[in-house]
Amino acid sequence: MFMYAVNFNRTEGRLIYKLCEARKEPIMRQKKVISDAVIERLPLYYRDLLLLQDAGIDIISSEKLGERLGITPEQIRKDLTCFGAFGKKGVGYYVSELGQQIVEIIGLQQHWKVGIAGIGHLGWALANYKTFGRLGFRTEGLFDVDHRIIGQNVGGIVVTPISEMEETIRRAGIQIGIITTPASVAQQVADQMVAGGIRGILSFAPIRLNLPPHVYVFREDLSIGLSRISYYLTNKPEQDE
Amino acid sequence: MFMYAVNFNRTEGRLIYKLCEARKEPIMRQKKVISDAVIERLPLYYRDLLLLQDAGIDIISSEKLGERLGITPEQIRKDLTCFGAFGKKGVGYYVSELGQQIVEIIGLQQHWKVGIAGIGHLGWALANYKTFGRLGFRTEGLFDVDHRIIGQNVGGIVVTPISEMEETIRRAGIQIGIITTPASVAQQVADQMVAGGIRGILSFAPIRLNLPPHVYVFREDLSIGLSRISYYLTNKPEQDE
DNA sequence: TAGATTGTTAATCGATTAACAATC
DNA sequence: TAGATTGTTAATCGATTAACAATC
Repeated sequence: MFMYAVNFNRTEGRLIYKLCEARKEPIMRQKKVISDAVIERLPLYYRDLLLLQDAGIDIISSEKLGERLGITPEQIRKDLTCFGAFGKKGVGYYVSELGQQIVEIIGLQQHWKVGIAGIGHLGWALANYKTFGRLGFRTEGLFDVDHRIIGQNVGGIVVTPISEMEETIRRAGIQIGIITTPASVAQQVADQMVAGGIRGILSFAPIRLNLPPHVYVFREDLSIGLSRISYYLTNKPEQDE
Repeated sequence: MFMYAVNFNRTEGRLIYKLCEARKEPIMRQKKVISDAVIERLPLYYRDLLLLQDAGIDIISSEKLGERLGITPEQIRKDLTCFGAFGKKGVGYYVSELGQQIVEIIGLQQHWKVGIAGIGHLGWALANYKTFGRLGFRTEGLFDVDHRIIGQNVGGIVVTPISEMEETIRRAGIQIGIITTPASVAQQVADQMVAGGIRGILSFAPIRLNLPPHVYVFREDLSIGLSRISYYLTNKPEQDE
């Protein structure tokens, strides 16, 4: 029987990973926390598997996959075994099978309905972002306060007044919210999203959102990347390195 | 005398941090690697310090700053001591002084010149992104292949044909490149940027760029955030938690 | 069978947390 | 001085790397 330590993920909350042993015991729900580092690598694996599939490649080893992605093969194998044993010893991983497994781990087999609040250029860009669609995210609501934007058709969706957002989210069953509004209104917008029933939010506003614990918030901070580059260029290694 | 272990940062390369002791020894260049985790938190501290400054607050403790940011005070103090001792025991940190210190650590006292390749909505959004300007990043070049976009004025900059990018980068002394092109041309665009003299690239293309080791590349992957949310919503904790 | 590659356990490395002496 | 808060060292925790037995 497997046993996993009960851990707590400080930053992002707790998860439950269900482990049902093959032998016929009553189904056990064992708590197992997968680290964020692992979760963030899964989409990378998945995207590359899609590319491999397009290229007609059926089998890939952790060695080769790691080479393509700049990740060590050990890391890949370790990550995957958090969720099961998907490979074949001496052979490698079946590309389409592994892809399907990752889809189910991440939960992409369902098509998530996404609403975007704040249809400036960033919101506009995200509404048309191809990779989202490829991963199964469907934009089903666009919201803004600006009457010059309201009513416009963006990628097949008409922009709705943000005053109607809560109602629209509820009616359309939108599950994930993206916030691309100014920071000053982000909290208010997030509150309305939650009121409409949303439980997962991706926010581009550079501000900490205060939301009930059952809502999962992930902040995407575009200025960190540039700051990092500034740091590395400023503190670059010496020539003789 | 301080001594630091010589470490190597696997993922991002090595850095040199200069430690010059107060006592009059020949200036030592001691290798010290600051982890990415620390570097990513610095801009958060800095941005909040700016807000505090705007609010007329002169002094802040690690305790209070941590509360505002959702980071433990110990973490903040530890991060800062990677670079020096900026606080006053029994008092806290002087907001503007600490801000200035962080500016110098990140290297934001200079105004970095930024060029953006691929002026779709994302590139457009970034070209007008206020936070970049506030941190001292100046957009000085916009490049695209589409003749419907070339010649347009975006936030005061005229979009230039990408065929002229290398020359423009060199002439204008652009130091940082942002890539918001389709993945299929990202490598080519990156190569041209490097040929023009750029040594730091922020790429939004979901592809691994192959560049000489002296170029620092940071990939911003917008679809990871949504995938994480999908994972957490799929594997959410049970009700009774 | 021999070679290849996984899955898993153990070792290492690094980052965060805790504790507390120093000192404003 | 007493209270507060930093800077630093030690303890803990967690993630990555290494090694290798299992097995295709």
